[in-house]
Amino acid sequence: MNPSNPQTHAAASAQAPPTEARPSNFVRDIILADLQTSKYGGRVQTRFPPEPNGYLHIGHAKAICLDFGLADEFGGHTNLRFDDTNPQKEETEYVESIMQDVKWLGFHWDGLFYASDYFDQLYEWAVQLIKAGKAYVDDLSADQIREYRGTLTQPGKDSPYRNRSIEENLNLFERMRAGEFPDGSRVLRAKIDMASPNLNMRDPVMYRILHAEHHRTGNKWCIYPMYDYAHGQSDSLEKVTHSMCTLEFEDHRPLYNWFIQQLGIFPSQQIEFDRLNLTYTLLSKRKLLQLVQEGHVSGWDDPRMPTLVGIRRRGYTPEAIRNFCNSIGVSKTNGVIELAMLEHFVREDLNKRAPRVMAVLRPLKVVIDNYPENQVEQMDAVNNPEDPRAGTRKVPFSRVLYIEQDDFRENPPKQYYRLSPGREVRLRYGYFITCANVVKNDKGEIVEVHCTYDPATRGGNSPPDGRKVKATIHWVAAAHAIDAEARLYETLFTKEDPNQTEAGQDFTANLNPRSLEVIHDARLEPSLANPAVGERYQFERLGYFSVDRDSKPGRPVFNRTVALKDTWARIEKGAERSQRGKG
RNA sequence: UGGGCCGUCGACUAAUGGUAGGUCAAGUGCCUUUGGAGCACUUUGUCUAGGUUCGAAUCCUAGCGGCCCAGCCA
Repeated sequence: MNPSNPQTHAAASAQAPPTEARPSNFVRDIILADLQTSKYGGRVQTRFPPEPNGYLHIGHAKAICLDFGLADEFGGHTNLRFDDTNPQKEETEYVESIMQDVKWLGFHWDGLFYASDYFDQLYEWAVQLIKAGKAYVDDLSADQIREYRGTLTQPGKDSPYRNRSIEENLNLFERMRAGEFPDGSRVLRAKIDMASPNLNMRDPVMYRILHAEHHRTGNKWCIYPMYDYAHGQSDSLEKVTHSMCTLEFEDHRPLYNWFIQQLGIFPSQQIEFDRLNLTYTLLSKRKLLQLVQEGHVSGWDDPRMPTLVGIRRRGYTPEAIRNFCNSIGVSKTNGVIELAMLEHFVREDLNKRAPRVMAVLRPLKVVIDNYPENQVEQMDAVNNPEDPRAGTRKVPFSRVLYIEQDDFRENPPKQYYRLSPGREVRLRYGYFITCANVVKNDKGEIVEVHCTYDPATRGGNSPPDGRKVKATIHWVAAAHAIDAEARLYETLFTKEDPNQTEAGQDFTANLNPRSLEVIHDARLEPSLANPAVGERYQFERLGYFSVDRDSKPGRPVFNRTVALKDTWARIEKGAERSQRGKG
């Protein structure tokens, strides 16, 4: 693609496969306009700037798709830049995981940078601002600075140190850097306007003293730049043309521009868009950290977590996440996306690629009385009806089988057309069977269902007499079954908005006690004896499952990524509702 | 009650003064060896009130509602 030709976007859009749709949005419109006016010489340069203080989550995925997607669409470039200006919170471990997550999502950065790469340059520029009378060293304490800042409705007042001489400021700032002063004793501030209605412009702090070891610069520095002083200048140094960030930074844009103007450096432009919000989901690093630290989840990669490592372990694909991000749009509205939207995109992707297998989560023993005692037949099963190239496999059939407990009802309700006494159903790829009677234990629970089969329906085909059956159910041959563990998930929180709590409670009050259900005695068809970790399957009629790293040889562990859409469940729920309505 | 931003179907998002469209959700039907998938159809929307205009979701004015900002966090 020719980056100087704004026309190329049309061709790029046309060539993009439908699954990677690139819808229009206001950021894209700004870029389009800038290309038209050649504001940056037809260049598009973006950056994804995470702070390495935690794991990336689905909200970051939206930003990543925007930053990388837009640059890519216009033949531009995207840097990965770690915003590592606070050594007290940042660690190399997070740097590693962030790089892995970005790669896993399918993106490739052009430059790999760190804000800490620019510490020398930032320091020189600070000196330049001091010399221009635009910055000063303040001896006020943090508390005093807060007092002097004023309030939302009242202007602040000048610090008594605001009008120090340039020489004194230069001397003090140099000594701050040299380590002569303790943490918190002084800061460097921009000299702007203590009466500004925008609090960010009331002489913001540029540097603070922090005698802390930095994950990259070690002990070279004991003063560190603040976000506002570092971010725009980093963008400028990288010649970033379009610097996208979330809405809460709108108030910072005047400051972003102020530093760039005072310094007379490359004019990057900041564009703010809406942060992703998802129902039943928390997307705040601080709160996710709390969930991990208080043990509400097993770790950052617990499959219930919205972190990229979590949803990856859950079985989500990068394609599904990208399609989701590209479909939800980008705007400045504060909205909440329904979780169902995300789930739709995993189903859509997995439906096309996941091989189908048969697995029984809650086994109920079925004996086919008229089937030969020791006979085993190898039945042909289609691996993926959506993809003929996936071929077929053999599944053993015999006299004793397991079916799903849900697929049998002694007293079937209306509209239930699975197995029940006297009723005939199809065993998928097996035979038609008819329920003859049930065996109960002392407690009256059904422990065994006895059936007869029709040999004329081998493979599950309709018999010559044209008899039809209303239900097809899945099964596993008892003698050949693989024992497995299955982990089923519900939302981590019971409320659409987990932050909506009674007074005195925090979001943990909304934790869903049923968010994890472990099934210890699932039975799988024999092809699933030793599946590869991370492999994804559709358990027919149940959902998409992926192989967890906790799997042991001969005993796989599966995470349910998402259930299949379940029409019967909806009917049953509706029936319950109308029942309650009557009562 | 200072400043900034935002209000379009239940949710998200298009329409850039000229037919309010798409996706998800919900519902109906068809089809089906997954009550899956697919296909077809349907319901519901421009925050309010004025104004400008041949014509307003779009422009203007005034209300109303929501979000963000008083870290030496990012």
